[in-house]
Amino acid sequence: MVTEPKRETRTPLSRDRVLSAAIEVADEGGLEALTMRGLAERLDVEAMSLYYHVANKEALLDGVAEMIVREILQETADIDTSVTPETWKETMRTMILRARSVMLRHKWAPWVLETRSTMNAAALRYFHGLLEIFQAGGVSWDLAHHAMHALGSRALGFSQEMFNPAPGSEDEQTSDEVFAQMAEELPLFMEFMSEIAHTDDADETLGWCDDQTEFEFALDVMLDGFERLRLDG
Amino acid sequence: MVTEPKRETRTPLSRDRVLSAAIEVADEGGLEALTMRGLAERLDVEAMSLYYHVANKEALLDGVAEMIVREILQETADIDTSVTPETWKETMRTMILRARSVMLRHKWAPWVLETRSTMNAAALRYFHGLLEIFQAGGVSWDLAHHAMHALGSRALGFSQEMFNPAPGSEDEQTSDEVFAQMAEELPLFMEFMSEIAHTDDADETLGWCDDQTEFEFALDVMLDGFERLRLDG
DNA sequence: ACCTGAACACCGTTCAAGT
DNA sequence: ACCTGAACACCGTTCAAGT
Repeated sequence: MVTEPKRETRTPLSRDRVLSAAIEVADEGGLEALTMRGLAERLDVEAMSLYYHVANKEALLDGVAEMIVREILQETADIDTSVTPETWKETMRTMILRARSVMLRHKWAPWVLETRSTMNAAALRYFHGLLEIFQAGGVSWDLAHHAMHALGSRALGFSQEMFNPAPGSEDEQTSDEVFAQMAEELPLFMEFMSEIAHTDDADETLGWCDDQTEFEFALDVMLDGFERLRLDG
Repeated sequence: MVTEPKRETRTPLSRDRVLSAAIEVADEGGLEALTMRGLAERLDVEAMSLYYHVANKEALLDGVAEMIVREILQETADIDTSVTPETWKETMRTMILRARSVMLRHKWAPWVLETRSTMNAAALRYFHGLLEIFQAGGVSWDLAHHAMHALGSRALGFSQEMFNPAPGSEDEQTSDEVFAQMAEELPLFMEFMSEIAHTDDADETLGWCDDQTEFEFALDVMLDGFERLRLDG
């Protein structure tokens, strides 16, 4: 009866348990909640124990990034990448929109992926899937190469827009003072604003506010552009 | 002869001096060098003095962001925004590439701009300039609206690409272990890599590695796409 | 009005030590 | 092999106090 009651709850740590817990912490509290100390507490362990399974925080984030891309791989596993020149565009479209659905579950993930400096195995496999689509679709290597660059983070299902209110905050994208000056000095914005005033405040936005419609618009402009270049080349 | 020798060097602090110094610090040492304490030291002042001119670090970054956009405004001031449907595309292209030249001078700036949650007055003026071009070019408000979203950060001269080696680091975009596994499992990458192996290691890359050619490619795909939609609509 | 000193709460991390 | 305690260096920031 010495250490009985303590031992029961402690499943031993492992790299995977650490990474999964990290994702949970970020999902619940955002990225700023993901600290070594906080993560340790959630795992009911001292902060220093984490360093046995993960070299440091950067390595932790590398692992988390890879886990997220693995989730994308699962989400897109059923997509048939053996396409034709007639169907490649549509297939790539659904591929990327599936990736996006994962990002919508982890709104902090774009930032983590963006700050990784080295490509992980999962990402490599995902991009390989995109390459298969390009190739079977009759897109030249050269064009596929430029296209990959052009898509950038959009290939993984997210994109950056400027000046997005922090998630949860009530801030508008433009502060009120700035807005006041605008009316007098910048007339075009008044017209633009009545247009831009989507009535879609309630729709789901990803990390840095790109809603589904705008994401698809941009994606389609790119894919259509690539298709035209394919036909021209 | 009491405090004579000390006083001479101390120009009094001001919000502008703080912001300018912050930009210098970031230019020289990168964003992680920009700490309140470090910034204070550069200004030959105690860290707490900064708080008199700037509410907190977030406000400091807000100010820095606005200064950067002001630099873009200067850089693009001479561009005539009264265009025609025939010339709007080319004018917007040079506008955005000018903005990019500012980003190339401040490689940390994309991150700062991206993390701002509220639009500042300078950015508003810059976007107003873009709107003028759209309007004079015969682009509908609706299309201009979508286009602005689609351009996203690209409108300000930068874009995100995935997995870029940290500036200064010798890292490849793919780690060696990952690379090894690749050859066997992911054959398409071998072909792709011989294509992707630009011989342009020496060219200038922005923040998260988008070199000039790729940036222009993506920009042109978008602008061409907008122009087509303008003609169709 | 402008700047400072001391202190606080919070990071990531090292290192020697426990089991 | 796995976890911990104490300590270090470094953040941003508050608050009362100096000139």
